[in-house]
Amino acid sequence: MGNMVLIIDDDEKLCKLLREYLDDNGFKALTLADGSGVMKAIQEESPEIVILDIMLPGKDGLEVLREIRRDHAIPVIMLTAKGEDTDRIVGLELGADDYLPKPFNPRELLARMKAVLRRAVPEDRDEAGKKGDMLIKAGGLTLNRARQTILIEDKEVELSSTEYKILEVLMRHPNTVLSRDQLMNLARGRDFMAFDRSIDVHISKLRAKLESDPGSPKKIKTVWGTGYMLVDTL
Amino acid sequence: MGNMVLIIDDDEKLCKLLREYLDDNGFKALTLADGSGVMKAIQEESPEIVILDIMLPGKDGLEVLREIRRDHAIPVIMLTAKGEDTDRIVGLELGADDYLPKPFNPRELLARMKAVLRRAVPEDRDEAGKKGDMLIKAGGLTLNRARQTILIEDKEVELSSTEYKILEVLMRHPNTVLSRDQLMNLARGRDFMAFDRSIDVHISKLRAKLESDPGSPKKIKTVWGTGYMLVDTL
DNA sequence: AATAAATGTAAAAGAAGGTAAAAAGAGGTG
DNA sequence: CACCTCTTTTTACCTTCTTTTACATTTATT
Repeated sequence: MGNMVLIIDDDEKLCKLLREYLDDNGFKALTLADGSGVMKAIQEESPEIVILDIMLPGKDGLEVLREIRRDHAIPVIMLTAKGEDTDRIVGLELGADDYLPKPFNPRELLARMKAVLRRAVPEDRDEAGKKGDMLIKAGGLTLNRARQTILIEDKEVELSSTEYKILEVLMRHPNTVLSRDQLMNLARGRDFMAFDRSIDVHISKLRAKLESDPGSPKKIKTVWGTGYMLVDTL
Repeated sequence: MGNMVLIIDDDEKLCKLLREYLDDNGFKALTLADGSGVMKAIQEESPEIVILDIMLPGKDGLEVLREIRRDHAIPVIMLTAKGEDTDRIVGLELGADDYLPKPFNPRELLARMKAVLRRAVPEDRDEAGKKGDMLIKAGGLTLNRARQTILIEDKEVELSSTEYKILEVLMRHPNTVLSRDQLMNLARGRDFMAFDRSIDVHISKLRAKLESDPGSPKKIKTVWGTGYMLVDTL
């Protein structure tokens, strides 16, 4: 009755290693060498989380992710080869919940799996089925999707649609630097242009609403030259 | 005395599978291979819910849905073939209560059936009401189709037909943002034009009728730049 | 330290939404 | 058909939200 993990990677040795390591740590691992049987496996085995290599023979990982996301809100961690521009990858297809550059220490993977699973309120199938979770928790904040508000120390603060969207993206990827480009794409569905400062302004307003001292923000950090990051210390 | 489900699908194997699965889960399933006998079956068997494949031999599923909707408010879940643009389908023919892309996990279907049934309450049959008719419940509201009214905390409020239609569409898809375009198409059957404000006006009137504080609406939310959403927190 | 690039944010400008009221339709009724 | 009533759409103005602008401040580089 260990939690089921679905691993998709064409590196046999890695798969074997991971299967053993995860087995020892209370997970039951199912491995696939390519993306062809993923949907079937998810349907039949209902894993709790998917570990997906970006580089795959045949259909590549992003394509597989896209397929998964059409039907499932299941947590997905992407494995990226060293050297690829991971930010870019995350930006392009941020349906993933986390990513991990290869090579990595299995312990690191396990830690991220646990982190992702902790955030993933069990997808209450009975309820909000296709729309995913109603509440997202991270960084001491609780987002209420239905009401477009945040709960911060039991106080409910109203957010505008864009503020909400940006914060949701940040909270879905805590401790991950997101570029303005990514934020603009994910929150507003349009391209970020040079000299576009609107993300900065929204961040400024968010800080005013949710930081106790907006002058030295503790929750939404600026990563100079790169973007913003929501800090989630556990 | 299990609840009766009417399944219309030409895939025999799928029908058999579903019949068995639903049987095991407290439903009694009746299956039809095409749309020809649907109206008769609804009248004679009074199922609680209909599962309807879009792709059918002869009359297609949308046509069948239209027929059903002429006489019944019975909950309907549509099955759509993989690859079709489900959003589009939902947008075009939103008389359905939910849709599910094939292939699907029977468990997922069951979950959605339960979710839809939770929103549907059997209509008071004291009056010569046709069987199979349901009231829709969501967001603390109960729609009465036969009387074109809404029950809000035991008070019955009258709605104009457009108000009713818009609210019905919103309530059939709670916690889903619907664009003005969709609302206009579904409620009035015509295209939404730029600078058209009539949906906004109807929403405003609905809020005046059903929100305790129309100034800060809790039930019908505006999603800026996108559309409106009925909030249903359970 | 000086310079250039990036970020913070107030305030102006622009775009979208709320709603009262006028105008335009759609049925009834005599 | 003229008249009245009820509904829907359009108009007009106001409010709210987003983006742009402008300038101050911070950070990195030389």
